Amino acid sequence: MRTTGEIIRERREKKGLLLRHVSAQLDIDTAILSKIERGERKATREQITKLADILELDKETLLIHYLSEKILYEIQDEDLGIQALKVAEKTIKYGVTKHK
Amino acid sequence: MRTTGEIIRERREKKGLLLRHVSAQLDIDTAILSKIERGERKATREQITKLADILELDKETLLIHYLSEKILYEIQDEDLGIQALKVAEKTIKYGVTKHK
DNA sequence: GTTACATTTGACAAATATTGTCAAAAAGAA
DNA sequence: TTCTTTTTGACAATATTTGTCAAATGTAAC
Repeated sequence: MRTTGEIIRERREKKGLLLRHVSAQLDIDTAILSKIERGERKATREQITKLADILELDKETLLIHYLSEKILYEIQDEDLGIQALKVAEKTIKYGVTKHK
Repeated sequence: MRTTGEIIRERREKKGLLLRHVSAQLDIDTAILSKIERGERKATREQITKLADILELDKETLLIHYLSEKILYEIQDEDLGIQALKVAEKTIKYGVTKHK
């Protein structure tokens, strides 16, 4: 699975844009965008949607990548992570279709 | 699905323990434990394992509840939450059995 | 209804984590 | 080299989390 950062960098380079160009539009330093692309920092949700606009990437796809990384970050190193994910999934499905 | 807080409160009351007793063992104010039990605050991971010990609850089960709530907290209000969960699950399964 | 405790509430403080800047170092391409 | 881009790491600003405390509320016995 390609990481969110990889998707962003790939696309930025394909469009011939420099960190300088894109980070200016995001209103942050190039250092942060560099780190986001290499997975050293997490982007904010707002940055992700802006990046989708700037780089003409499908917003939903990018958001799904981003959110799933956020989820995985929460359960990193947890032996019970997979089971927690399954419980979360059941809970959300139950809540969405029924009740609450 | 019963919440983590509900499980804790139920068990504490069944054992005839007061907030005062349990919060002292956790080294926090009763106010926080009260909030945790009612879902107004999240516990820390350490508090969860201590609570399992104090209340003689199955540690794994309680942790799974706790982690799944943490996950759901991250994607609350997100339309793409379910899809993100599925991607996360696939990623973790892939990583656990193969690669990396 | 008053006393004695248990729990809850909310304002605030402390601690921790996140998000950012900046300047210097490293990497690339003439 | 020189010019430009990217990366690195120390640090600052900000936001979030975690906690205390005191007062308010709830509960039960008397």
